[in-house]
Amino acid sequence: MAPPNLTRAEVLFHALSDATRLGILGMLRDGERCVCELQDELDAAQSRLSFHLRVLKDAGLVADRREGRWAYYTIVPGALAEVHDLAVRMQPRRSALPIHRAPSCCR
Amino acid sequence: MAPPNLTRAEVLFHALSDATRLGILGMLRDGERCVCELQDELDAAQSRLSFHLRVLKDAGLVADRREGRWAYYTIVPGALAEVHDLAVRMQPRRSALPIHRAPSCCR
DNA sequence: TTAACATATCAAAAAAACTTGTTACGTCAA
DNA sequence: TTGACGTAACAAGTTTTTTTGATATGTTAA
Repeated sequence: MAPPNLTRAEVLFHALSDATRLGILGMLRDGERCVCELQDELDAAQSRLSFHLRVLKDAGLVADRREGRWAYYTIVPGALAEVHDLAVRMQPRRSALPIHRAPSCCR
Repeated sequence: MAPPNLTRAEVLFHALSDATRLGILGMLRDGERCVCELQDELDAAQSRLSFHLRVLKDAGLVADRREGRWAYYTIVPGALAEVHDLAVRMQPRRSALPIHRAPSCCR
């Protein structure tokens, strides 16, 4: 199939662009949680949660750990650091013209 | 109308989750650009660009300035600072348990 | 064993986002 | 004035994401 070829930035920002996923990350700030806890607190169907956890995991924002029949999820701090860096690198360059450039722009 | 009720984080991250929009922001890092320049360089139909510029503008990530029949767009540095801050605030709390919590979690 | 359970996965339906082509609007040059 | 131009907005069609309701898999308690 044709190349989806998504950039890291696209993947990360997309993973962060959904309320359920932000809710999950919010809970994980306090440490590890198993899926059922997230389910209870976020009031989301199991299947839905599983889907969003996968998006987060595929983006590298969370990691999971299996213990018996439970799955525990945690935040991957490095991924958030990446997001942080992306935001910094998107800032205008120091050399950027502050305003107005002659409208020689078009033709 | 019914409440879209999106959080700031959702809006910002969604605006950043698309290749065309990241391309636009990439160009704007060097300073103001008019739509036609973006169009040429990003090789996107005018209508498409207009759509993405609106998403960025609605998210507060860019601002526009009208001059005659041209529209110039610039990055709003403050919005990227917000993104930056969001990433920082999503990091696990210092008090977060590093690993393992008894599976008292479910019933 | 067997049955209940936690979670993942899949398929179908629903919703949202994006693209494309078209039209509308303001501006400017002739 | 008028006509070409730059841009925004809209509508229809397409693609992508998300939700929902199964079903599948591995695990543990009985």
